[in-house]
Amino acid sequence: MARPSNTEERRQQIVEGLLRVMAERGYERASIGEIAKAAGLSSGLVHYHFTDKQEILLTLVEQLAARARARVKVKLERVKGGARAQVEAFLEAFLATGEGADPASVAAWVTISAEAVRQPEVRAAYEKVVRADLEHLEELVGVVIGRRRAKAVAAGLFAAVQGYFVLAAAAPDVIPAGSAASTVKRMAAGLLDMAQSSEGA
Amino acid sequence: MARPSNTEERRQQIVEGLLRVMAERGYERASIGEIAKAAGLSSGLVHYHFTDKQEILLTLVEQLAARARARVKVKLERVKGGARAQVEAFLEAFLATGEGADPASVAAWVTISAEAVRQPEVRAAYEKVVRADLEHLEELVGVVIGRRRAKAVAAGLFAAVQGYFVLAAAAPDVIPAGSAASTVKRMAAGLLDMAQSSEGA
Amino acid sequence: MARPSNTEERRQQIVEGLLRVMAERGYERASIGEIAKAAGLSSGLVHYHFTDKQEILLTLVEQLAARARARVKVKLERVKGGARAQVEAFLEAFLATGEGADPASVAAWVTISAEAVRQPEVRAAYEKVVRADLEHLEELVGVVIGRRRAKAVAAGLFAAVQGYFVLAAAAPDVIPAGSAASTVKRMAAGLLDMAQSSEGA
Amino acid sequence: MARPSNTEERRQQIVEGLLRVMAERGYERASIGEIAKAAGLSSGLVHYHFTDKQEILLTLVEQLAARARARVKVKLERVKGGARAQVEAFLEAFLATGEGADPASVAAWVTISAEAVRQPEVRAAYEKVVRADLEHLEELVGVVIGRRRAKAVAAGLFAAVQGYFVLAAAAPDVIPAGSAASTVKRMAAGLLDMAQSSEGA
DNA sequence: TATGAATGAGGCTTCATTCAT
DNA sequence: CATGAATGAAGCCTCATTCAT
Repeated sequence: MARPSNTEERRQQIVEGLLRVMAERGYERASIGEIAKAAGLSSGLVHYHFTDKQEILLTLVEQLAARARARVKVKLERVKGGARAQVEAFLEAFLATGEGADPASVAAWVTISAEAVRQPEVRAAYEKVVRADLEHLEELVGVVIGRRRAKAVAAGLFAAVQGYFVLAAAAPDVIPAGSAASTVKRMAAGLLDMAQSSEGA
Repeated sequence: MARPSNTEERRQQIVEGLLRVMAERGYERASIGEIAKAAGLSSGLVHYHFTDKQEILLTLVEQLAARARARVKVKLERVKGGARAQVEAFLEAFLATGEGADPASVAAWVTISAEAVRQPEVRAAYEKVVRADLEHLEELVGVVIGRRRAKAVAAGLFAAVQGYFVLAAAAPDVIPAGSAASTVKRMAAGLLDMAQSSEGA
Repeated sequence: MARPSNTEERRQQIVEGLLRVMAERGYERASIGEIAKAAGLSSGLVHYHFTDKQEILLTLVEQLAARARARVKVKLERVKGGARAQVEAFLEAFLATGEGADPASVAAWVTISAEAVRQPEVRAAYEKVVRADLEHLEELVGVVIGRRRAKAVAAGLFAAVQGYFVLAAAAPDVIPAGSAASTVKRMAAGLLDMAQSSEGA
Repeated sequence: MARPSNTEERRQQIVEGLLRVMAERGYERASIGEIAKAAGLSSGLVHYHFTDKQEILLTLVEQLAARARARVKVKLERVKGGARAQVEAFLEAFLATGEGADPASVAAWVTISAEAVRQPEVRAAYEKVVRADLEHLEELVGVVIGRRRAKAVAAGLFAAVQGYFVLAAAAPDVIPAGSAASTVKRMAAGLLDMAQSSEGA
């Protein structure tokens, strides 16, 4: 009898709307009205499906993280080769094809990082995602060079990835096109070699 | 006959006010009122010394860049050692002492990156600073491994630095404390070694 | 399901509000707050229905012009008599009944003229209205004295009308009450006679 | 010993500044700062020589009136011919050379009319000027057609002049260039003829 | 579920005016 | 007389949020 719920579909539309608007206006200037328009909905409906703007942002954080995890999963499944190849696959999942996912998502992610600096809830969500990704990378690195040294190496590689995101979004003209993935992989190779050769120390 | 101009002093106060407020509120939420309060001035006076809010931000970008350049200069002057040591000194200038300069400046810089994503004027200023820093690093790297390979290597190291800034500001608990400078220096060593050993190729 | 749109009604209220406030404060000093109050609405709602203050003014220009056109139409329909009587009817439509429409509208129109001096959009709207009215009058005058001479005569009569508006609004005590319509009609008679008697020239 | 007062000179500069700024920004938007800049002075000095903005405006009204009176005087002194020629000379003094004085003054005068609609002090000054001019014209007209009929005729001709001012400032493209003076003189001729021919009535 | 009108707070900016020098 | 820094009050506009329908 009752109309079938389309809540999930609507929420999805709205989150996509935020992604699109945020990519070109930032979070603060992404008004509910704009988000609604981008989603093809009325502004009132946005508040029907989300309590407030921040909740949309938090949902977006989750979705971007989920998409990244999915890309990583696919890449890892396809890997032929040992532990080092897996580390490379992980990094590629973030940086391959241009400089990672689509430009809008990268821009949104950079914006989210900046919001995480001050909004506690955003920070918590951001931190959770970063922690998970980092632990995953750490695990892969750990197989090559051992747990002890993995933490710093993983953090360094992850930082490089995040840094490329920022530069790709904010100053795309100053970084050599298409060099991100290969350079980070080279960084990984160097760090892993170094750690292995000093293994006995 | 006239009151001596204190414009520069006032502008400085205001820029500092923005830095402080922005570090804990972000740019959009750093209202002129808050900035004025942080600077100990009236809000009207802010607009007497700056055309608009963005002009304060652009001035801050310049100042942060100038401070960074100064730190680099000092570090480079103190370097004993060859070209590799200079690359390390450059990286240290950005990352040493905690995770580079003071936390407020790092947070502000991350915020600026995010603003650069959409505000053309901010992007121009940001890009100019990044380009200059990057070219400097490239030059130092070039001495070790030659111009041709220097571009990608410098970009990678610079990205790592920027990434550490983001993580330090937005998710400080997930990166191993104090590992940034040493890890990036290790990255540099690896990349430089690799480039040198393949020199004949 | 949705609330029925009352936008047009609201816009009308707001335009009336501007008319009333502008008549006693002028345009610049007619704040959105005052306009809203005069319209019995909240100030936020004013900006919900109009992009900005100027759009309200432009809408008012249209409305005042439409009302004038309507008065002219009625007068012309009632005219018994030839072409000269039509010219007189046109002039009466603007000046009869006191010094034209209601005092508030006259005051508003004078204010609009002054705004037209500097605001390009207002000038465009004002010019369009004046041009249309003037062409209409020119046509009527043309029937009596021919196209060639009609332009200057129509402009002169129209200027007289506008001048009476200004004096009625800004210095009502210095012009003889109720003389406007009859004097302008006399001017018309004189100009038309003169043009006709020199016809062969 | 004391520095010779340059108050009058300064006041003059300031009034000219207002004239210039008002011509292109209107009265409300003619800020003290802009006026000062146009006058080549500091904004503080403006308030040293005038209590407030309105006082500058009132002074400007006086000056514009004085200049008009001077032009009228010159024209009348040069007149060869009778009373009718004097009426024409008066009208020419206002409208000759383009559409009266310089465009900036005309624009300023139109602005002043609009301000006179609501600011009592401005209205008083405006009215005083208009009354004086009108009485002068009335006197000249009276010589031709007698006191009784002069009032309305003078008012009509004066209204035409004011109307041409408005149109010249706000919609210059819609009135035939250079036709103002001759048309108004024709209006005068017509009105005077009519009044004389009905003299016995 | 859905719409879009409505509210009211808050932000940026302008500006007349004052005042220390 | 003169400067220009300083203040504080408005004003326009944006926007998250609420709510009647």
